[in-house]
Amino acid sequence: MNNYAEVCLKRRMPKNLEILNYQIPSNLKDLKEGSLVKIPLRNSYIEGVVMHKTGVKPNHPVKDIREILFNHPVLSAWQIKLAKWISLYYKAPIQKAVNLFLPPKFYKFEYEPVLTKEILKEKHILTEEQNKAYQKILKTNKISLLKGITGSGKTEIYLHLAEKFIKEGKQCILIVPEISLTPQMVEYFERIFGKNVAILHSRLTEKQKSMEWMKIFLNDTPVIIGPRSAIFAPVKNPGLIILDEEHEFTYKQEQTPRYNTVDVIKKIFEFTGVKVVLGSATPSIASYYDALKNNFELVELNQRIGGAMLPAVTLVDLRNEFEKKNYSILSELLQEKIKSTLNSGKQAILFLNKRGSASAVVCRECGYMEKCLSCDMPMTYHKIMPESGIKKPSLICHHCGKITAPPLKCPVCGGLNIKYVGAGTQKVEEEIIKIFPKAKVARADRDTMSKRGSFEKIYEKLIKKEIDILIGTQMIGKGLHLPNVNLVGVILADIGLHFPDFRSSERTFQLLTQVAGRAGRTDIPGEVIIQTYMTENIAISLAKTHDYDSFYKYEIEQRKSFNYPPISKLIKLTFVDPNPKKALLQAQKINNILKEIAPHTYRITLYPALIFKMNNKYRWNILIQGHAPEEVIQNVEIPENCRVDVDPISIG
DNA sequence: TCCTGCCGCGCT
DNA sequence: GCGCGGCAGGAC
Repeated sequence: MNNYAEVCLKRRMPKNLEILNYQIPSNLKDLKEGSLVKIPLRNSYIEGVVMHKTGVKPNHPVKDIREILFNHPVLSAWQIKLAKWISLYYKAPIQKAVNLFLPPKFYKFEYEPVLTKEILKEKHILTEEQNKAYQKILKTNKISLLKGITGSGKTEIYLHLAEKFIKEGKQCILIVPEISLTPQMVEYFERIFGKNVAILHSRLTEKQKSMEWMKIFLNDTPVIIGPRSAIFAPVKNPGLIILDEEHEFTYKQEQTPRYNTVDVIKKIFEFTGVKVVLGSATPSIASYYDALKNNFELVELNQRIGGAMLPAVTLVDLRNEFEKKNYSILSELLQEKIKSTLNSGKQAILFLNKRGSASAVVCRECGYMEKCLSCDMPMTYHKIMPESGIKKPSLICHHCGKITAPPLKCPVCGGLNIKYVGAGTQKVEEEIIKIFPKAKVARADRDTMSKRGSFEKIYEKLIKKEIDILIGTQMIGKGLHLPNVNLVGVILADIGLHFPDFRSSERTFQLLTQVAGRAGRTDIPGEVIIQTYMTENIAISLAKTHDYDSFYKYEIEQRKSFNYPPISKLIKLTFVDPNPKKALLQAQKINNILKEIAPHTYRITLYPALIFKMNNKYRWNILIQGHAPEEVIQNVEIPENCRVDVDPISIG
């Protein structure tokens, strides 16, 4: 009989001791795999999860399991499988993979169910287009990619799907990029499903997180809305998983286990056959590639609800402004439009993309940007780094590591106004206050939004018209429905493109398209002004016409010619050490080994990390690029201070 | 990773 | 004689 259990300990343990063997005493014979148990370790008792039952007696003495902590296993069979896959694929300790599914602390209490039988209240009727999409999603036995332009009513489809599965007694998980940025989504679901909705926030305290987990676990809450970690909620009977804004980069976890939510969901689909919908107005290049290869069912919504128009987008060429001797951050056109918006009692959103504060080199006269010839990446300006042999200010390619001298004049037009773009964009607020002293101005970015609920406050103020001009970073580009916003201005669309990464074009296109979608969502068509030095750039010019398909066609060709995902796969190794020479030496050693063993179809590059010095530690990257990079590193001994990132979201 | 046990030092 | 800090080694 299966008298022995492999138990994954909840407490942090060294490598190879994360899973320990215990004997199942006769009074606990009905123990199931996935159960939470109390087990002896040394001279105390700790918690663990039974990963496997076996009849094979270990060849060393084992202790008895002391107690089973809940009637029902805390991990079902597919969740155990998923934890093992995450650990293996993302090279993470099994313990950390298992802990994704567990609360910080277990509370033993009888929870009072709050489920109401009449869960369904007023609900809109689907339009013909929405209904077609809904039916298609129900019919397919593949994952659906719901590609719907901004304002086409994806949420309505989510609600109808959720209703259907709840009526069948199944549970639904809705994943959003960040709860605080999607107050309306939560509102819709709560209005319809009332107390049957559990809302998980990433900002809950440990105790709050644990209590929410316990509620879902004991109560089988039908609807769970949360950030990426909600995918690990303790659902016993999942029927539907919706990933909203599937293109968002926040769906990649940036700590071990460095999982990608989309890929985790693909695995859940494989293991359980659960209905999956990935929704976006601007799908990731990877997901659209999957859809065109027929791995996903492509479901499209091309009409805005109520026949609203997509806003007209105007590009402002900042090179002309420079010529006109307008040295302000705001172009003449944008200033004019803000003025008329304020005069008509409407609101304006000014968007500044702070990401990529790395300094790229741009000519203010002709817009030329210095790029690495072999990688097509922007060269990044660095001050002296004596620790790593860079004794003069230099341009570095953060992909292949090539170093060049910064140009004194523009190699294209000969202009002397070379600018290191990146810092100082916070000036926008000051400048706005200077030009429009009477306007009520608010700012929304990481600095002003750190407090809990601060985003909701700004949202409320906008609705109550207590704000005339909102200045913010990408966080205001998310799915807000703001009926009174008439004008959206993008201060400098290029900043994202200066970020040395193969996804910077994708990111910029998505951002601009999403932000543009904020304007004019009612009967009055809104207006969007995009300021740029690169009017001819594909990501910018195609965002102007909301032309996703053309952008995809262009971008996938780029990926093909430089062998980037989704054509290839990447693994990024980051070597971290307080001693810059040691970090580099270790990286070089592994780099040499990899170059020796990898087939010639792989590209292996060594380069300084974009943020080279962080927390007084120096960082070097190795990028392995090819068909199956995990096979290349399979038998390579990775040192302790090297972090492995499978399918990294950026290469920096 | 973290607990425990052991050793040595310093103070009483 | 004892208390504590530092360090090494093992955990089912």
